[in-house]
Amino acid sequence: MITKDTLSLIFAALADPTRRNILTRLSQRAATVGEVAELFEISAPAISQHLKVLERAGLIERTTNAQWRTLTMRTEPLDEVSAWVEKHRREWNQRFDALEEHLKTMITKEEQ
Amino acid sequence: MITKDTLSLIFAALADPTRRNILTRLSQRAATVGEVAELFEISAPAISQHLKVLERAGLIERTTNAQWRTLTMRTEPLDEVSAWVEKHRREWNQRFDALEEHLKTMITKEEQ
DNA sequence: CATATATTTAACTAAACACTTAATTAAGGA
DNA sequence: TCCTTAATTAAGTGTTTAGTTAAATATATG
Repeated sequence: MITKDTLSLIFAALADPTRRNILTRLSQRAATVGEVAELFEISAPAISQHLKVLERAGLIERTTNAQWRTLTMRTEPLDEVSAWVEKHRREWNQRFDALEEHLKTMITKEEQ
Repeated sequence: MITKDTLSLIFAALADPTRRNILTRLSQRAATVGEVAELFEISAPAISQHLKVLERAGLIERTTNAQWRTLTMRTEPLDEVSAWVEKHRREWNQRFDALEEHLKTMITKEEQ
């Protein structure tokens, strides 16, 4: 299997509404697989596969307690998303800064 | 075709490294399809398809000038991503706030 | 030990995705 | 008008994804 880069794994994990809903539930408090599964109409194996995707992206952690798995949300991947988004938003906005700078220079020249 | 929700379209668009690279290029300044395509080894139709995905997610805008298409980045979808991410990070962190509050209450009670 | 509960693994399917090459559309210039 | 350039559409292919049901694993409990 071709290994994907972290950011692609994170964005892909977040691209599915069911997985985003799982995270929304887990952002309130940690829960077991069963507690999370109750919220959805899909089968248990389907949930299990979604959890695997979230885990691979680092968005959740699974710990074993008897026959239960406790799911805990992790925020580091969200930090990576924020960093990427903010970097690009910033780059794009510098365009305006450059234009503004240019206009200022022109005005200064006109004044001379 | 089943219409996907906006956030899913945005995250899915960002899940591909080629598309993220296209946005990185466009975050510097607007460019034509050809200028963007130069950066990649894949075929022109492949680029065209990636652009369609980015456009559907609202991440770029295409305007026609003669036989050229000028691609301009749009930041609104990035705002939506930030909003989702921050909301969930905040929810998760309130957990600590609640714990902190609980500990404070306990200390106060002990003091009494 | 037998059974019930919680969850995962295996095997399969349909749809979506990321490419490709070939054909098409549209505009500009000799 | 013919040719070139820029880009898209069409059609096809292999891979990935999101779901399914059935079987397996692991633990607690009567």
